[in-house]
Amino acid sequence: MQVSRIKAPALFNLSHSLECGQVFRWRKIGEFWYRVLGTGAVKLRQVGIYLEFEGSEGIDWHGIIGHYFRFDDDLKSIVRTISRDKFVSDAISAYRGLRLLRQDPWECMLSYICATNTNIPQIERTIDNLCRKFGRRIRFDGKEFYTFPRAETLAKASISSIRECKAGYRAEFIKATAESIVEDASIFDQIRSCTYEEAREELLKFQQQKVFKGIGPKVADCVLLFSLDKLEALPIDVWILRIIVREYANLFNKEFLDKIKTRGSLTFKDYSTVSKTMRGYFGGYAGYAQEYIYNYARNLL
DNA sequence: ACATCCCCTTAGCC
DNA sequence: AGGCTAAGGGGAT
Repeated sequence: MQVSRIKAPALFNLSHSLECGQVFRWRKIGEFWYRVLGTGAVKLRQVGIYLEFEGSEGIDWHGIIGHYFRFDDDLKSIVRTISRDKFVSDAISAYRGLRLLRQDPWECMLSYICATNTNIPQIERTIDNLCRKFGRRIRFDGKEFYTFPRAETLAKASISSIRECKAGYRAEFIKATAESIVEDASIFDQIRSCTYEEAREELLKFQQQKVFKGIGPKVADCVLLFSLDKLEALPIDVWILRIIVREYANLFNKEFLDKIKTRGSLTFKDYSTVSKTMRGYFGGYAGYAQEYIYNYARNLL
């Protein structure tokens, strides 16, 4: 094992990218960030314009890291197109260099199924329990890590054993989703090649057929944005909704605004309306705008 | 102590 | 068809 380094693009901030709530399971130990990526573990830190890293043997970390951190995104140009007002511009300045990640779709999907109707510490605990119980242990840099469980493993697991990971009623959604993925592992490649609208339909169509249980509009948007290259996807959770109502009220008519304000959450149809409006406003990189705003709002408001 | 509310939503019922 | 409500668990109040 030896230290390598990769030149990061001009606009890149490792901590902002890992701490913005889009991904789970990164561990900061000392100056380094650690995580299992695929079948191996890696540690990295940012030093000036370089990203220093060491990883498990026999893996092309150079390629994986550039791909994972979306170094192929022209962030400078993206930021320019989404800077539509002072609020988002301030958010972008506050989190300069925040990049979306290109996560593994299976892990991303399962993680966000675990993330419904709960809080972040709880989500992390459940995912960690699943990995410890159903993943493979890896030793790296004198520390223990676990791989994310394979779909085959969770498809075979009993609902009660998944429930023991503190997954609650989500246990049956996890098993059902795992079974669907085992049945058709090419589904993610198919979805990736679709347009955003087609891809979203595809994920939610499965929902109607009771295949991908636990995936509604919000989780679908998370999976599309964080793992399937649909950068116009704009996941709307309670926080984003609060910010939209507060900072972007002028984009909606009064009756609609009053309706969603009093309810505090969105119906399926209202979600689509808000989502479409915000996508129209921010454009094809609306997902990047969402991530900056989300972070800004959670930490500063 | 103890109850109650809150939390990065969705499925299922009516 | 669209709106309401329950769902698990832990921490804060």
